[in-house]
Amino acid sequence: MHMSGAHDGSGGPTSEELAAAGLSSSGLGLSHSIFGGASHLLPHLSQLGPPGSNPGGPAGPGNAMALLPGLGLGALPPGTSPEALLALHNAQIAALQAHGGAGQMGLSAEMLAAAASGGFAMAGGEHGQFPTLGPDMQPMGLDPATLAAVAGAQGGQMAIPLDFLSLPHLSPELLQSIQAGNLPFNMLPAGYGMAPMGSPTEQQPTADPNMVYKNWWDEEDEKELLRFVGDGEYRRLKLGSEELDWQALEAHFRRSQNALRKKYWMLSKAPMPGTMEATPKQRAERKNWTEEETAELKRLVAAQSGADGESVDWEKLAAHFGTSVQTVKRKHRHAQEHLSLASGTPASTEKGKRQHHRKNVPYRWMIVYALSQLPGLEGTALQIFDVIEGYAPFVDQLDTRIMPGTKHVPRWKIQVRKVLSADNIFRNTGHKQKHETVWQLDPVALQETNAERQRQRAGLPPFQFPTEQAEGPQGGEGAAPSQHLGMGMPHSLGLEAGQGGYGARPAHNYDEAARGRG
DNA sequence: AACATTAGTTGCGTGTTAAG
DNA sequence: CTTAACACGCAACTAATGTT
Repeated sequence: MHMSGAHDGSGGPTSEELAAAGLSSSGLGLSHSIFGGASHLLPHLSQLGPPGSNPGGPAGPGNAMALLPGLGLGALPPGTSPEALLALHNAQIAALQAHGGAGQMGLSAEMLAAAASGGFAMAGGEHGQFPTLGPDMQPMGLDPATLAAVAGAQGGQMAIPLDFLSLPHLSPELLQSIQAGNLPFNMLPAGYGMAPMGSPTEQQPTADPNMVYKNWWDEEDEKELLRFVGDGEYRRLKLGSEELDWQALEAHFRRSQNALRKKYWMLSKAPMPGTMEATPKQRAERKNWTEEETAELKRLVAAQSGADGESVDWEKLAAHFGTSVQTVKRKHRHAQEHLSLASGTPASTEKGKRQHHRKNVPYRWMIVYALSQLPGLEGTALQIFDVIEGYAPFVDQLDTRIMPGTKHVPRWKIQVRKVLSADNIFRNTGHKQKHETVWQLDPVALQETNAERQRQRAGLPPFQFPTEQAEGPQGGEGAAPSQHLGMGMPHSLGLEAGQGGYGARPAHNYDEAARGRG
């Protein structure tokens, strides 16, 4: 695992390999480091390699080697270094991008390839047998296109045509949009990218859309509802009668009368339906409940409800505490729940100190893994949950306690959502799948963040991405310190949580080497 | 070594939106 | 009306890192 010598050995890429890659070795280092970082977090993952994998390199050369046949770049001698493998992977990327004319477009080629693959997660086998994107294997950090190509060539069924970008179903507009970095997810042809493994709808991607949106109103639905209620002529046209028949509407909208009436009521009281977004309510100042306030709240509620049954004057309480009625009610409920919880586990509540349930594997990493398993590096929170839950090494890392205020939502799911929105390596695509935001892993941001962090730690100047001039086979090799940082470093991603948790942080040889600290 | 600062992670509070 | 859940922002906490 130690990486004090990124070049320890086994010889870096040959001149030919680097030339083929068209990249400097510093560039290699970056790619290489994307996922190399957390290998120490998941030591068990190294066991997931194929039966014949080379156990020699903790950073995963064995697994990478297993992928080599798919590269189509010729057999490499055993013991080929990860750097050399990286060069080959990047050669593949370069080939893809050059072919697709998409050199500057960031994710798109990879996404398309991934989408075309219908899932590049697994190469050559069953789930659990050989995850090509395992956190302990560099290939996981490589471009999905490469992985997909590798997987396809190896397993047969997932080959990514290098000329995918010229496939007829991709319109010029679509390509242009993609190249601009805006992957129009909902424009992808049916069957591409949106039916990840475990998705309940995967077998019927073109199922009745009404079923999909049964509980979620879209603009069309809302407009139509308003029209039904307000326009007798329209009702006669559609339903055969001018009568406002909610039951008929019930069938039409596939929603209960109650829901329809309520929806209409809400729509009708909205300021300017259809023309302008309702101005969002200003968020109230966040209130931090002190213990005293919480105790007082409980006391007041107990006093009121004790005095005359159930008539708690919540409005009065809300005014008293300067919150909304809803908030004061919820706070009271939480306080009660906390009380009953605490009584069950007396040792768990110490001086009101917040308890931390730090995990060995940060949620960020789990999400990265999950998204890397989903077609196009994108998915909804629900899909991410599925992948995480389906991945055994993560399961016992999850904080499964139920989130207060919910009945059965575990905390880890809440945290995952928060990380998704807070971390800029996860991009909100702005699209929704059902009612869920579609999130996308941004490998570029990930890469930049990661590389920059490493450089900062090493006190090095900002990294310059290699340009076309960076083809000198030995140019960066041995000269640029960046490659020393980038290659095979187990400290990428900012996933520094120690293997044994924060209390048992393992020695970080890389850090020490990079900082020159002893 | 002690203290201060910074960065990353997790907990909490709350607005919003949906259905029951 | 209540309940449940999503989504997000901020606070709190911890460890790493920098400074004295």
